[in-house]
Amino acid sequence: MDKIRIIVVDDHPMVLEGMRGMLSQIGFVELAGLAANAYEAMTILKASAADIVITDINMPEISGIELAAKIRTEFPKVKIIAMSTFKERSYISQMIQNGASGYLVKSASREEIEEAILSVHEGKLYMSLDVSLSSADKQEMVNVPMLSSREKEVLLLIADGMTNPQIASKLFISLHTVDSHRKNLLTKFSVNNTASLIKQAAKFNLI
Amino acid sequence: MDKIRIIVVDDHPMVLEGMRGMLSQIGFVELAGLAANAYEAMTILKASAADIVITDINMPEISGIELAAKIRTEFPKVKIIAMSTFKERSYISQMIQNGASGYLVKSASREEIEEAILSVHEGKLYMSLDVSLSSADKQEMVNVPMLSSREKEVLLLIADGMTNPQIASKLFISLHTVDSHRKNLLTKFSVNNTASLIKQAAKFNLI
DNA sequence: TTTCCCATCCCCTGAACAGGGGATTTTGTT
DNA sequence: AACAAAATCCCCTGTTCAGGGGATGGGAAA
Repeated sequence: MDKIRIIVVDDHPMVLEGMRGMLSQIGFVELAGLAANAYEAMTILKASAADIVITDINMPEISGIELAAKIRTEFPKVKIIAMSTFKERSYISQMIQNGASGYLVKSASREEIEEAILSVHEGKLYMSLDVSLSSADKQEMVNVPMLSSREKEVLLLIADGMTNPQIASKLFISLHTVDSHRKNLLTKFSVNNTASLIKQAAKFNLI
Repeated sequence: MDKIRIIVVDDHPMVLEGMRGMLSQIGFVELAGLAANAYEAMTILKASAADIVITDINMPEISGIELAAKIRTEFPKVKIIAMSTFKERSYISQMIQNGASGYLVKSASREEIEEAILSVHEGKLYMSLDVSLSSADKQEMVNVPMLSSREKEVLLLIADGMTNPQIASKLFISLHTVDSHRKNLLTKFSVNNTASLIKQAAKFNLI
């Protein structure tokens, strides 16, 4: 079997160095290049073939989301694995919409990175199942309320500073309806006012 | 000159591997050990001498803050460098209170890590000056309003869901005074209501 | 068909908030 | 002493919010 050629993109030297070290321990992987930003990544891709690009989601100037879109356009055969911290996982759906085939949290072990690479190389979708979550992070996952799509929509608009009448006007619904959603949000988050609601929503990375 | 013996503590394998790679490139550094948590770190410290411990601030079970306090108590000669992401920098003052002599952001280059190690080893305080901030992070630093201590206090209480009368009662001041602080907060954050205020405060990691 | 969830809509009420106006006192610095 | 910032306090007003109560209709799943 040919080795899987991989490019890693991250603006943190420490992460690049760590990935270099980890990938060097995987026998079926050949490191095609390390890139500190999207420009370098595209340059490496043009100069030498790669099978998989592992890229951070949040980067200065051109984000991982934009990079994924570019790669999908110019190198449709190249597979993409997105990487982020647990706190930043809410962007993963955008990465997938822009062509990513896998997702890894930065706390992933070498074994999980291996598994992700193999799965994605075989054409499967790989989603990180991180077992090293801190108890605080675990608690967060348990406590995040399930919101309907309308509730999410109203939550975002409240967080943007819009009043009930403004939201009603924007969504072409009654003021009473907005108020109902707002009350449901307060109940679901178990809070008594908007301040607490927004604080919790921010804590859960919903806004 | 003797080599500086260093232990690195972080629950992310990728970061540990990255630090191993970077430290191996620094001639005056000897890696005394890698630890995935505070327990391992203390075990390594007891088994072999180290000059500096570089530890992540946020870790499961026993945080970097607690670890720093333990190290200061049991190994007062060992210097501590705290590490965090840019978003988590608000905890650095606690690390320093618990004995840390230096602070590095995780986006630091190998050169800056070198400099931090040398400074701290010479007994100086080292604070990371990260030049690779994303433009979004830079904008955040520029836009964070200067709050008085009372304003900060009131902000936290508002974010906790307390009403003006409740805050007034808690702080032994007039309802009008609380309202004044609240209005000043709205002005300083350039927002029109509490929802926006809390969202911004969360964005700036003030709550 | 029944049940459940979601979206929509309404009522009443008092508390809370935000926009505007103003003031005095205290504290810290030069 | 002079000055500026912070803390404290007050007024008026209308809007908004939150707590409580209720309803109907549509769509999906069992």
